[in-house]
Amino acid sequence: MNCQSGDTPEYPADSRVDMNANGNVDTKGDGDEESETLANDQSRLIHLDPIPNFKDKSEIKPWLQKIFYPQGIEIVIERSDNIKIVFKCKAARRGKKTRDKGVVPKMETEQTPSPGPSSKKKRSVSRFNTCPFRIRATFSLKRKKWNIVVLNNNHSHPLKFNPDSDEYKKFKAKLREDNDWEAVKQFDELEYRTLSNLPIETSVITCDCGLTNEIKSFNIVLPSTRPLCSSSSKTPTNMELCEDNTCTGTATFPGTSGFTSQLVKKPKSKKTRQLPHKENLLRSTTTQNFLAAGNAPITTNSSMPGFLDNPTSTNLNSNLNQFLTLASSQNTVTDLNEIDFTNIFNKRVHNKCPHQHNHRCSMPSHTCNYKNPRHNSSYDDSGTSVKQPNSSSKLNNEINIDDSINQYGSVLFSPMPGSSNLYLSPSDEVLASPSNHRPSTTYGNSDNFFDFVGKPDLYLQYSNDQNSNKDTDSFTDSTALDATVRYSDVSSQFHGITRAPNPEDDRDSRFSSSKGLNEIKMIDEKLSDYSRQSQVSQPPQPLGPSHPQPLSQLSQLSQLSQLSHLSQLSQLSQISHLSHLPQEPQAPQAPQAPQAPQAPQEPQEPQAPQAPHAPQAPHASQILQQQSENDVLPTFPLHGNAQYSEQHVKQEILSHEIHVQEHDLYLKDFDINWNLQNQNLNSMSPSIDSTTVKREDDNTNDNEQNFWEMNFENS
Amino acid sequence: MNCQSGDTPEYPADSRVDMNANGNVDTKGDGDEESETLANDQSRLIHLDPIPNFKDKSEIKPWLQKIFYPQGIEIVIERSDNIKIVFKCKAARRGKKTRDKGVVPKMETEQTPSPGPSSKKKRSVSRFNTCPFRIRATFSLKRKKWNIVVLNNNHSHPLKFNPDSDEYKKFKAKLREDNDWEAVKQFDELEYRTLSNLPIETSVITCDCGLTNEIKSFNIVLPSTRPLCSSSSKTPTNMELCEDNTCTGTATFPGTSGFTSQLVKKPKSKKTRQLPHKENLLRSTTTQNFLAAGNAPITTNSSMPGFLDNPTSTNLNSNLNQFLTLASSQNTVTDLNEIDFTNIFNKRVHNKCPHQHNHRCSMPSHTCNYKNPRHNSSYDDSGTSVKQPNSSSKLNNEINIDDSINQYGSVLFSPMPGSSNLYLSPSDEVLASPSNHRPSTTYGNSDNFFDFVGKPDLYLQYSNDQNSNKDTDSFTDSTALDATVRYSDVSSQFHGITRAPNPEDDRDSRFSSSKGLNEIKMIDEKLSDYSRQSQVSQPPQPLGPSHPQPLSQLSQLSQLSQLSHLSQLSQLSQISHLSHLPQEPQAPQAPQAPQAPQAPQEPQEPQAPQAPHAPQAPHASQILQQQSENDVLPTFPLHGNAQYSEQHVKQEILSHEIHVQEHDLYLKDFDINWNLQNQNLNSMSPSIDSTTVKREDDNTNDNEQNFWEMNFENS
DNA sequence: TAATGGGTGCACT
DNA sequence: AAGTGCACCCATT
Ligand SMILES: [Zn+2]
Ligand SMILES: [Zn+2]
Repeated sequence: MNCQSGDTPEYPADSRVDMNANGNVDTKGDGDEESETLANDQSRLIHLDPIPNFKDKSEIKPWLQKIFYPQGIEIVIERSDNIKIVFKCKAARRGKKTRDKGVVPKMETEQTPSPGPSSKKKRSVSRFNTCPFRIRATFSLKRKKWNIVVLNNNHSHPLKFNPDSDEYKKFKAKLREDNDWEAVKQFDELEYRTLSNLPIETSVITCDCGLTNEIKSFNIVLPSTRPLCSSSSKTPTNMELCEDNTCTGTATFPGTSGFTSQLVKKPKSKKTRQLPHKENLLRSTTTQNFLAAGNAPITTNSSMPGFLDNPTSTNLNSNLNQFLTLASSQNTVTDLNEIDFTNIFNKRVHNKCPHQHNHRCSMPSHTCNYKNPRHNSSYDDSGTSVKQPNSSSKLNNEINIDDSINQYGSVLFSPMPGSSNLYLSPSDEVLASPSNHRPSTTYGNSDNFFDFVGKPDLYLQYSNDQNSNKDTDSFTDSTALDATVRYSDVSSQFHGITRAPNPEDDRDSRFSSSKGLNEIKMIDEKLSDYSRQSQVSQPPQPLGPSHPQPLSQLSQLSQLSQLSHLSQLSQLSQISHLSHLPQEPQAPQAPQAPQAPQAPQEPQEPQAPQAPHAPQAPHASQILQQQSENDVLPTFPLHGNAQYSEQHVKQEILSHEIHVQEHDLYLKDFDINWNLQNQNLNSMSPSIDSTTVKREDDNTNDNEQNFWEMNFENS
Repeated sequence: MNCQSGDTPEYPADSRVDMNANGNVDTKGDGDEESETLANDQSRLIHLDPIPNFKDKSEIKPWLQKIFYPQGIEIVIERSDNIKIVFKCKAARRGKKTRDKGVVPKMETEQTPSPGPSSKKKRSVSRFNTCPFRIRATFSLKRKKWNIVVLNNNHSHPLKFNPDSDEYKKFKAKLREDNDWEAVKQFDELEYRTLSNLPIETSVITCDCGLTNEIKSFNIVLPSTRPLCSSSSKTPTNMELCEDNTCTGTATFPGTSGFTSQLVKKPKSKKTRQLPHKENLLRSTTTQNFLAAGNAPITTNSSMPGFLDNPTSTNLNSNLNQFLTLASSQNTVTDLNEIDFTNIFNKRVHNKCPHQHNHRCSMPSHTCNYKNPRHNSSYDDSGTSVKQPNSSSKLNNEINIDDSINQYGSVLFSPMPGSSNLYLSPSDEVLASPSNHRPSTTYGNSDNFFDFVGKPDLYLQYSNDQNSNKDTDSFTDSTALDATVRYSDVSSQFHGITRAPNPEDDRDSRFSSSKGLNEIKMIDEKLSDYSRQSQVSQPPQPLGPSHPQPLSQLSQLSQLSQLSHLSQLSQLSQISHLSHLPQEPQAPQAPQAPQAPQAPQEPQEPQAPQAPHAPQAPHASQILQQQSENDVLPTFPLHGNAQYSEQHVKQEILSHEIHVQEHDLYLKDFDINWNLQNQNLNSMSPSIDSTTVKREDDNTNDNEQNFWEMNFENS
């Protein structure tokens, strides 16, 4: 049963139901319960399969974190016992915006539609965390196996990947403890891309090997065109089979950066960007949200069954970027129902799928990275295809925003194959999902966006850079890889930052890349498809409340450098040397992990990071060409032990804009650096603190240095 | 500052405020802030002092449990860290009545009076546990001492002492581990009295030694008559002083049994009781609540400042009954603001109070039972008397009942000295307290009452008794010591009871008491005051929805015995041999604690337990005379490992009434048995499983036997 | 800072 | 299945 729905249809005849009714239902396989599936998208149960044989209950959460962290979902345990674990989204930090009187933390008034017994009991105890998303892991005593089901694939909040969270650090540390270096590397790159505002694609993998039997409620609407998987009817009864049937799909991570390429502001002309006056910036951007910024978060909305199947089957043998490429090929789909996690952590990514099914798998990997990946799935997926009703794209423009009840506009995508990702700002409207507890997953102009979007480290790094005025407009066509980071209200004062400035610590502009194209061919090849898709299928611009006017690199950086020397902003330069904004004054002196100073692999020229460029999507090779010619690399903020409060920094640095040019060379440098850092990590010894490569020509900036320090000092 | 109120007055000019205004405010001492105190009973802060120097955070909860368990309050930790613990009432078991559709668990609709910022943030996260009662223990870094403050001395639920709760068992076990045998003995007697439906008085101790300095908000309304404490101005700066200044007061425990004597149904004539027909019983009692039953719980309502000071200062040197006597002398007050816990666990109870203050202390004991009772209180209580405003009694009849929002009628008492306790059924109305979160503490016809009131073991024990038809009406005048236990809806089927009947297990009627008056003089003396108060100040009858017609012992027991032999009620006889009604079929076979068969100290004649008598308050000596003449003791239910569901039993055994005659001989037997059981316990060895006294003439019933087994097998 | 107040992860029940 | 006990944490003043 791939696409059965557990509940009776409860929808009124809204457009979504109509869309389902009009959807092209794929009834191949056992498509015998499609009516229920289409009519009801509530209480959808997405069974994940294959599930590794967890030896301990504690193994489940890290396994799920591997899957959902790249999706921008930070899971926590809601409830657990020996035979069951229920996960949910981690609650947003409450103290910061609770202060705002306008942000009433969603009183339960809307949760009491009818006090009668028919009203479904609300789930969330907290009145702040109302996300209905749940993952339930239950241990089957019969099969002696854990089953994992996504209960409600909706979110009431934007999704964002926050590498600064403590939970993620613990997760990362556990990966190192478990010597799961593949995952560590992948997440390192994810962090790298995230902090560098590089695009992070959502993982949409087209293989559904071994999972179809487990799908109980799977109302994913898939067009019946272009089956994603080749027919190799392997039964996923063992791990070897599962590891072999690694079908290639676009690993599209719907993390925050996942929408960067679509959310970046794209001026029509590369020269139209102007440097606004400082006061203009302050005025124009103070009240803006960060939807249009580089790392705008993405939310999933599984109540909208319209999505695209991924027609691209690029085989990515690179473990480094295996889940980061081919992002927006035809669909930067963020609905988890569409996302197949199967091969995220597979070392080998093949382009073959053992199934005939014409759907997109939503199943996570069967722990190919796990040390004991025994697959005991006794199900046979023959004749169990996921129902794939097509959905009309007319609903994609409908986003329902209700901030009073903490609702966000839905991000919807065109379900048509070949169509580009349709991004809609939260100002648009969509029908609210009549799902169990919440309307459809949406996103909006939440301040939580700043947690990822307006990473202040980047700004601060720039602000202290004196050599940033070169090759300013050379990347004006790299829109798809651009990330616009805007700041506003820089006049706000820093408070709580007590570290004294360190003038001798002058490792500021150190970005350069002496590598040529001969070393970045692989990355170019991987990114070419992404860039091509960005060009072919132009994602619409976000319709957010405001679009930042990106600063030209020269004027912006001059302004920033000017600011960095202002006495009133002396704290900024202080912070720029620390690569962190400590939330607590004593935090920087006592980081959680001791930082062994290590040099990154690639020497960087002491230049300023790249200023914003014209945010238009160029071809990847073009970008690479430009990058290699310019040898200018943007900095990336430190993420390892950042203790600062993004909320603080947001208030401080608002009204400034930094248009960060993404650079493909990052990926190569990252890869080389990572491999060098981990050249003796693939041995099972997780402790290489004193054996990492220390380069003599270390002139990278603090952020990058700290990146490597933070990531490899403990591994 | 004894009686200062922290917040500004927020009351509208309701009757309660009027009552405060009309109250006879005791301004002796430092009565300088009485206006605020009277006008505002919200956010009252009752500082407990002296507080022992807890060596560990874990010592605080047991210390508070010692205080609040006898009050019928089971505290749990709501939140804690290294420097703070917040306690609250344990949530009521939700699974049993949550099923009932009518019992909507109090939607938050009434908690959102105004979404504006002025509305106080509601406290309880759970929608089931809405009791505003809080105790906050904070560690003062300055003073290096823990402070304990009662934040909101209101309860949204009835108070009941439940010796069957697991938490209490753990608490009891910890007392044994700590060799706190004084407390163990006291709680043993508390359990004994509770399970025997003996009156359990609330602990109203008249000493306020050392606590007045800590009282921040103390709007206790006390009449200025009869100061409870003699003037011995000891400063509680050390433990020895605190142990010495043990003032005697009436330890009036507002536990469930504490109100038994007031809540018992009292027919005007001892012969007017009739045995209703079975069908009549079914019809008449099905919809009745158990307010009129023996162990009707009591709730506190500190929003109603009217209460009485305790004029009796009987010195009770008996450690056994030191907190169980002199209960309803003039006030069976359940407001915790009136209760002085100082001497509850003091080994020596004196009748002297070191203070001149004309108030009732609300302070708990300074851990005189603790092993490290170092008292570092640096406060001097001179000139810091608790404000004692008098309140008029006109509001005592006002009980607000709103079952739709889980509100209970308030139990109010006459604040006038010499007046008896005024009990009002929940059908009456009282003004809802405009306190912070909840209306005033009330109680009502909650099914939780059955947890203590209608202990089914008693019924079942009786039902299997064949010799119960003797001395039926001999105790008709012992109303004050009677406890009426009613059951209804006996036609409901048992389900889940799978234990087979055991005809050989015929230890049924074994109640007798061969002790004469010569051995019960002390108990008689102790109880005489209680009975006298019951006679002098006749508590009004409960005005509940219905009053059970108590069955005569003969007819009732005959009916019960008849029922026990009915084939359709064969399960009853089965259960009657088990002394428990297992909620789960497998529960009886695996009790939590193994029961070593031990004989109680006092041999009991194999007679039926006492049937209901005329529930009129006799003098204690009269009752004792009758009891000694009849040598009939009522059974008491097993409490140790009762695994049955009271809700089930309630549904099963409803429409029957058992009027349980309290017997003072219990206390003596308890004492003797306890001393025998603990004769080698006072040594520091807490494990005497194989050394307890086993009597040859063991013919006690299962309940009593289990009582001793349960209490001493593990100690 | 110390004190206070509260959200929430998560396992126990 | 879910309420909740409890601690870890953060926030404000
Ligand atoms: Zn979520
Ligand atoms: Zn309470």
